[in-house]
Amino acid sequence: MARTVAPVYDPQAIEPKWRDAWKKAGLFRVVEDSSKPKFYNLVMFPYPSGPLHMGHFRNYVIGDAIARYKVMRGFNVLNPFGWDAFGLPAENAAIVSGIPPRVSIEGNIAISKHELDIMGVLYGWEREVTTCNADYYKWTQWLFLKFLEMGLAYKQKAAVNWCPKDNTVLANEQIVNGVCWRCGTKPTKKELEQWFFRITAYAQRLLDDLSKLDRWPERVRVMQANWIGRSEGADLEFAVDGDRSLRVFTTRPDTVFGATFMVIAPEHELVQKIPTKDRRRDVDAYVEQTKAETEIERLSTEHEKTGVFTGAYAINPFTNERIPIWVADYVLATYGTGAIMAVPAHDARDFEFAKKYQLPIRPVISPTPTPGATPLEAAFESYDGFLVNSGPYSGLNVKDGMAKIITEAAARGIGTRTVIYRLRDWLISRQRYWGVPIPVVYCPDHGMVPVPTNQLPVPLPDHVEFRSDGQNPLAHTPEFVDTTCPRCGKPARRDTDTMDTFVDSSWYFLRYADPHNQTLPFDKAKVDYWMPVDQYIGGIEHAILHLLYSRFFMKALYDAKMVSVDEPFAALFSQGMIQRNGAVMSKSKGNGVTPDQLVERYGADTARVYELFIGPPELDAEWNDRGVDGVARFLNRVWRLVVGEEDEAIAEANRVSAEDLTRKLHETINRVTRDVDAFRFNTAVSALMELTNLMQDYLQGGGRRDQAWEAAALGMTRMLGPFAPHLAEELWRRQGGEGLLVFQPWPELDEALLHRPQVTIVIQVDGRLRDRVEMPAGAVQADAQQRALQSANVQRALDGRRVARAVYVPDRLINLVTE
RNA sequence: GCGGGCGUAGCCGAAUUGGUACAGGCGCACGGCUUAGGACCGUGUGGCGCAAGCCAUGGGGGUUCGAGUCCCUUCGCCCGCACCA
Repeated sequence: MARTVAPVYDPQAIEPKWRDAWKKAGLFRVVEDSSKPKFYNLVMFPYPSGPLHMGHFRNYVIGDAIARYKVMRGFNVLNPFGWDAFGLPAENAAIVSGIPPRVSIEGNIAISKHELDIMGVLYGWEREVTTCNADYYKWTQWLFLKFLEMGLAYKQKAAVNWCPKDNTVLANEQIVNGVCWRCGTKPTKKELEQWFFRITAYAQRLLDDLSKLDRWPERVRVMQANWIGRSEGADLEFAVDGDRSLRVFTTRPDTVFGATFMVIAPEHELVQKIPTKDRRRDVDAYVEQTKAETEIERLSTEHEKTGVFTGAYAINPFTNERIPIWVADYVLATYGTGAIMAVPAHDARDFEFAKKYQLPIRPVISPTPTPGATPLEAAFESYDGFLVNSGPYSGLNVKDGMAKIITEAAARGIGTRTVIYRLRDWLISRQRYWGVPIPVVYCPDHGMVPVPTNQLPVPLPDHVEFRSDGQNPLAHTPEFVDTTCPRCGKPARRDTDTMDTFVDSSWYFLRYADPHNQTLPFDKAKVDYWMPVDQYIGGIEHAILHLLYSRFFMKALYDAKMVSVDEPFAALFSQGMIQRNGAVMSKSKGNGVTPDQLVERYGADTARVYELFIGPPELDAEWNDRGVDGVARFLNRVWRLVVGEEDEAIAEANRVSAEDLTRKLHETINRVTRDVDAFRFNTAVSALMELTNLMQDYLQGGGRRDQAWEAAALGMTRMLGPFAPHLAEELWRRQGGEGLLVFQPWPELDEALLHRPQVTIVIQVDGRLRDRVEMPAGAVQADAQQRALQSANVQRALDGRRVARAVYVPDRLINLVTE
């Protein structure tokens, strides 16, 4: 074997010095430079929760590898980092411990920074952004005022989701599976005056522009499209007893002749107005009963539909029939108009309800132009059919029927074509302390008055008294609340709500482009140079929330002419989670592996390479302690090969020619380059392992440390740069390299060297592998066929049969097909 | 229920996109080195078979000279969304 007298690979001895060298050299300290292509590399900034484990590190290692790779490829790389530092955990901890959030956050940031540092994960720290610092949230407030000015921020009383545990309201997006996304508590409904951002004004653009995001994961785009939830249909107006009317939204106006009853939500305004005397008591009781149901209970498909008749009737404007109006919990007040025309024959929910309460079911769509004779056993919901029992429209197909019915409704002034969205406006106010104060004041004379931008920031007091009753401490801090009206100077009160932390994270990537700007959130020219983010990396848990909000911000700022692109993230990568002992790594489960443990035992490079090698980066992976050993062996082997001096050829070893070694080097360059560009780090590492194995065979087979060997060693060193940067720097220096490897160019592929003079041709008979022969590359079919026929194996397989034809794939295989 | 994805050695996983199935790692076996080692180094390693060969990418069927890859069908698993009219 290759035995060496060189020093052993000792990561602890080499890693710190290279980290210092990178910092001294200003790696990732960048300015706008039009002479180089830019690359904006970004990992989602974290909430600083203290110690990090290797589950957290997967995206940081990937991000660092990409950033270093792009530097070697000659890009001007912006690679910043920061902290999403506002939010509930620090505040909740403060209530228990008494430690002010700012203090605990700063401590946590220091701890996290240390872990990033010892892993060799480096950023352009001079652009660090911390959302809870006044020099950042001043501009969050500024942008709020901008939105207010643009009509994109408004205050409204609404029935909102209230989390009783967190004592605050939640946005619709923050109700996950019917419970609070943060603490899992069932939210209740509250009528409150709240601030909203008008994200619905951008619903169509947010939907349309998903098609531009061709470098986003398909599933994220699908999730966003579902969330926006566009539905096309029509609004139709039904006359109701007593001079009233009831507006409904339907996606199936073509089925209006089959509308045999109406349903309104328990919260619908008509519920108070239309019930007949004899029904009033039942209706009131029913409404009370539905109030007691939680949102999840009511929204569950398992939930059996209930409802009561109001005693009132509507007129179907197409059939002129009087149809009963019911109140039922399966109709939601918050979608469409809060009322529906029920067409039980063609809607499964209406069908179920009609069956239960014995309401008429009238088929008006049929798979054939003539009505079916037998009663329906289930709703026929297909669009593939013809109108029947539909007066003048009978016989038309669904598409034509729909168009004509809408036209008639419009002509009669009782309906219009409509598009609605499931997306709601973004509720941004939170009744909590640790967030950005909403910069408005309330004056007895002038009402709500925005704080002038030259008076920003509205500072968040560092010291407040936390209350055991869960009320917002800001509301009980007179120094904060009591102020003067910016317009008249008389005493006024500040708004004591703070902003959802997703507001902070909706624009931090813009601040990185110009982090120290004292006069604006950012300079347009600088943002125009860097944006969009070329590669965004982060967890799938933000598929809707953060990514949708940021897209909305970008479009709003585009409309405000503050930026020149309207999509923030050109490419998105969502890494899988790391599990250990069958569960996602987490502090609470106690199954985490920390950087400190790994760095101490193996060094940062082994930890980094293992994280990349563990599996396809987009999939969840199981942490295997023995797998780490395997990577450590690999890096040790590289070290011995490159740094070692004496080698013993092994008598029985396979000989590897210099040409083979050189070809393998270039094959590896080809593969690793392709793999890194495609985020296939696991196979990139495999390719480097293969090259290492062949380099070892070369020496063991009697090869010298000649030119071919040195080229392979240097190529290996450069390619290790993004993955095992400390080791790579050390090897680079020990091979006589000048300067820092991190600034060296990525190795260049020489396509000509990929060419093999000899190739193995696979010989098949009737598609079955029978033999293989070595031939010169580029052989013509006749030669290959002749060689194939000379094979004894082939003759045995043919067994006297005649070859009818042959399929030849040059340099790969020949398939002899018998009759 | 709807939408998206996945199923390959004992385990994690490769496969140039229709052309040698299983690269690389783990594990395992044997050997070397060692006072010793669960350290380190090397060799081997899909199953059956003495061999020729046969079988093998969840199951079944199809297209093709040729299928892990394409089509149909079926089973299982994961992830979204879920009474959105």
